[in-house]
Amino acid sequence: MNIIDNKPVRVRYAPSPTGLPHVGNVRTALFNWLFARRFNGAFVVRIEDTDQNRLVREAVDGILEGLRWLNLDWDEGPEVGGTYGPYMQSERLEIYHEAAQGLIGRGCAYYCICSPERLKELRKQQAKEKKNPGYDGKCQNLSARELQVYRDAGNVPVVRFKMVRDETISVDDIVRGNVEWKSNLTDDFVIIKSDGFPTYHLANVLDDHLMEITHVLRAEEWLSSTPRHIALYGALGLEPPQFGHLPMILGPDRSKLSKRHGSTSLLEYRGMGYLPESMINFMALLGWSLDDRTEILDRGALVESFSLERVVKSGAIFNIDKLEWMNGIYIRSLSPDDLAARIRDYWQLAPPAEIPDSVDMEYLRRIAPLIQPRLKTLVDAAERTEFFFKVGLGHVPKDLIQKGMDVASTRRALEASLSLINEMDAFSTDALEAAFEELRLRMELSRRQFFSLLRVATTASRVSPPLFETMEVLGRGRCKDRIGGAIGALRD
RNA sequence: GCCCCCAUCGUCUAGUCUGGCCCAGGACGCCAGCCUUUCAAGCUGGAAAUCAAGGGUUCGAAUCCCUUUGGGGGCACCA
Repeated sequence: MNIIDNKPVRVRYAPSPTGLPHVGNVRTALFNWLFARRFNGAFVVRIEDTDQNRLVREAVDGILEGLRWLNLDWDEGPEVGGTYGPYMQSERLEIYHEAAQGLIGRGCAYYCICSPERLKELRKQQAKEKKNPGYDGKCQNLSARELQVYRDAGNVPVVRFKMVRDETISVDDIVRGNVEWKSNLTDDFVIIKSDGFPTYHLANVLDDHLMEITHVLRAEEWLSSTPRHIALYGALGLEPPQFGHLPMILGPDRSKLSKRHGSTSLLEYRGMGYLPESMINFMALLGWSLDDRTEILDRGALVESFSLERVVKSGAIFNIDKLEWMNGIYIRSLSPDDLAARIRDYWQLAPPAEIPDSVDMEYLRRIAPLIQPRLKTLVDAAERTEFFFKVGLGHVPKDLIQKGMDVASTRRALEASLSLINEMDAFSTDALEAAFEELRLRMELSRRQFFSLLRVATTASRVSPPLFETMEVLGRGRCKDRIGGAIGALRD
């Protein structure tokens, strides 16, 4: 095991199961994973399901599905277990309660019976007086009797952490350097809610310690709650982990990436035909770079070269154009067989209307190299290959007849092509090219005229992969049928 | 309002710690050309940043210091 600061690296991805995994969260997961793999550490997944109101049942499945899709394997967490479990915070309630009791016992926390109404009123008042919003500490002096009355009425008090006073709290952030806060600016925050669940602050701090997390790498939005966490570690008598606050991913308007900016869920990108390889590479470059020129880094290269020192401080706009370009690069780097498999899997996930339900894999494998340089996403595969699978092409005479040609000359060319195909020996790209070039010369047609005609006749489209390669893959039978069909279309 | 963070081409970034090799490099996108039977891909070239602004320090500053401005994040019994 690689050792940093004499401790084996342990990092965690701690999502809250409130919906589909968001690309911002996933980028955080990626950096944690990269850091763990780079230093032979452990990557832990912990589900922070402490908010019963926002909890979405299927969310955990989506989160894990996203990680699996990207092939970000976790060493401990849901499904795989581990020695620091359970990894669902809802199953760790006693731990939080015990810690809260300890804090209360030592005078570092107290019960609070203030109603939501009073809290709301308090904030309103503070806003009016232009004072900092925050709890005023009223229940610090709550008597045992008052508490008992409150409880006897069937209420459950919350527990608040008694924030330290008159101190400067500082953190030496791995990416931001030294950051300081005056402790008095932070109020006495809730650590146990009235439903018995802990708030993020308590659960997160406790679990990071209990799970021996060495580096907390999270988004910058958490920076301002860090003094609370440091104070909690202090009151609990625990050594805080190292913090690294990662730059955020922004929408085009530079605000936090959110739904109104378009697709924000990782799985949506799978649906849009992006490869996991491109997502990883692209997300890694959102806030991190290797040097002044390297753009394409596969997971192996990333693991080898990732470092927190090279994480930038400023937020990054999610630039889908670059992702699309990169996806094209990765698509082209696939072996034809692999590409065919990806396309098939994608079609299974999102069946396109224009493609038959089951396609012959052998055929698709031969088609794959023809469309490979033409794909930006897997979505494009359907329209690019549609004509390979169609049975009746439905030729449009107007598309068949090329500039400078008429119905008669077009028919002559097609009929000559048909007999040529019948007579040919090998039906290969080279043979086709040689034979058709010879025929073209004999018929005194330009390349553009003759080959465009043939293209439309065999594919029913003005746009296709290279003609003779396409014809070879289509095969003699299909080519004959289609040219025959084109001749028929001219008759009507 | 208060606290904190950030600031290099439209975007992602290199360079900032350890001033000079930077009148700022790469990539995406954009434009043009080449290749070409179509569309792509590929190749070549181009436009694009007074290094947020102002003031210092210095022989010399994107890089060090100060001020200002702009942007973002946070201020819940949400995470």
